[in-house]
Amino acid sequence: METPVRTEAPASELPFDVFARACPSRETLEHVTGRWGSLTVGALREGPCRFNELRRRVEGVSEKMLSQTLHALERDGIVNREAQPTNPPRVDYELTPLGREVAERLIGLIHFLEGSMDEVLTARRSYDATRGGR
Amino acid sequence: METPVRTEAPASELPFDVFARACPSRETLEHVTGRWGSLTVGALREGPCRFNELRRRVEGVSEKMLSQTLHALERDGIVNREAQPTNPPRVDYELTPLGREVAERLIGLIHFLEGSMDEVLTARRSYDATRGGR
DNA sequence: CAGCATCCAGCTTGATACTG
DNA sequence: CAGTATCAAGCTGGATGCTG
Repeated sequence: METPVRTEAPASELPFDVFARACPSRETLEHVTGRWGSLTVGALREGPCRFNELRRRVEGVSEKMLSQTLHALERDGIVNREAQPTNPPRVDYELTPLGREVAERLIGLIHFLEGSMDEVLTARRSYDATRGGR
Repeated sequence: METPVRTEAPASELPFDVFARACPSRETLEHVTGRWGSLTVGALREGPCRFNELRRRVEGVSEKMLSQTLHALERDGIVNREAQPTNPPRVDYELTPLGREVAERLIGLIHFLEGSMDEVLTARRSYDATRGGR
């Protein structure tokens, strides 16, 4: 059998391949890029942040979703949770070194998209015009 | 001029801010980073691809979801669809120049995560041990 | 403040069947 | 091959109420 295309290995020789169904890296990618994951990581990139301030930074996120998102990110070692036993309680979330690297890459994508929105919006209009609003 | 915190603007002076609830850039970010969006863009980075081959590259995606994902990406100007009126029909999908830039940033994140999975898995074990499997 | 538990509407997703 | 249409099921996520 011949393999016509793709001479070079796609994901190098790493044991983890996000394109494979059962690879755990896919879960982590989803945590990081998920609806609230990417925004949470992006928001934390600006510095440590308390729970409710984080909620304000990420507009539209509910308590439940933020909590869930933070747990997943903490479990994956992207975010560090630091609780102080004061009263009222104060909990700070911050990126781990790993998280910071993820955040840099993510924010690069985010800023690129923000800067490309004119192009995107133009493409949308064009698409919608062709398809007649379908 | 001295600003105590956050001297540099977070998202510069662009009119689009993904952290804002109603910003269209958030939609595009979701299309690109969504469950199937990121994998589809990542798969197309390897070159133009037909529908069913794409399905094979992105393990686990259903016909419907791939179709839906491709439509959203096409509408946003990330993916280009090229249909040939042959029989049987042949349709090739490829990244637009915009899509290629997105793909580069996305693949950077993906490869970084794939290469960090040992660290992630270790963090998970540690987290689960602390929380007693909760 | 910083969350967790519960309820439930509705959107997302996957199977299945069908079309050009 | 390259999809679209339809339907059931399940997960997502918001609202609410409660705890420490």
